[in-house]
Amino acid sequence: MHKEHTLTKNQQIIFDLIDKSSEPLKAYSILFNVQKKGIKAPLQVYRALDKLVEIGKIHKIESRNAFIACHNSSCQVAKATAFSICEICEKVTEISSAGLSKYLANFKDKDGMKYSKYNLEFFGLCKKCR
Amino acid sequence: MHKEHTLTKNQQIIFDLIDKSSEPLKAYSILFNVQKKGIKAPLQVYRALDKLVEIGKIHKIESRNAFIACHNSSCQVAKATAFSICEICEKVTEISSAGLSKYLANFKDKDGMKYSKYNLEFFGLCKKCR
DNA sequence: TAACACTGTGTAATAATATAACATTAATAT
DNA sequence: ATATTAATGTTATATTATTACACAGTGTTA
Repeated sequence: MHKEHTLTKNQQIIFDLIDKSSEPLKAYSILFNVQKKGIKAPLQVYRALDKLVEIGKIHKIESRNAFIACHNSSCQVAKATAFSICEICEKVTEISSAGLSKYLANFKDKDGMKYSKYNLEFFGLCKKCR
Repeated sequence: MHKEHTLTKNQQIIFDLIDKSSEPLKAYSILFNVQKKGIKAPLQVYRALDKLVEIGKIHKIESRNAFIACHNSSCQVAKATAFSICEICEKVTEISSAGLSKYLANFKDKDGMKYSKYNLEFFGLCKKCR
């Protein structure tokens, strides 16, 4: 469950845009879309994105340099994320699997190290594209 | 096991550099380092990197925009990768765990979809930095 | 051998992604 | 109220990656 954060004006504008979107949005596409609301510079966008990622409202899809709203209400740790990505239509879906997150959170490497933060991106073809 | 590929001159120069490195290398750092060998332009580097990734000789660390040689000789699928990344010293280690790769290769999402390609990046502190 | 496809190269220009530096303002805490 | 922290606005710049075009090598095949 997300801790409640009161978003600032810029954060809210940018979160709303990402949240409404059916696909991950890139920073400069966001910038273009919010210029009419007074957000003029890349840095304003990146600062809001950084904060939104930090508080777990959005996630960055690293392989795509794009941002998606978190729709995983059972997400305990904002930084333990898993996605599936369609290599044709680029549809991205956040995976919420208790089994998967449990497995990864408990995974130990050769040195016995555990990691509470991770990012997993699966690639394949979605239903429609198969 | 990697299929054998005869690397071209540029690919070999760039692979050697990455392979010798103890840390992931960024494209423009590679460019700087191979300029004395006649590779002058970013595109020459990116083309070699693309090919090396494609044939599984190197992997891209997506969260860092950096490239590391594959040291996972049991790697069946070049595109099923897992790494641990130290958030302090930025040390990156490729994880070779039969259990993990089996678990992920067999993972099914809600729609019953399986994914043979994935990229997993774990974040935490390495032994030295704890 | 010529025609073709395929892969790689070289070069210049530019696009796309992200941060540094600095001045200012708003919000929060004691 | 004032010190502190977080957010903003703005300009400039750094970093990462691709487009476009000309050409060279290799192998196939017709």
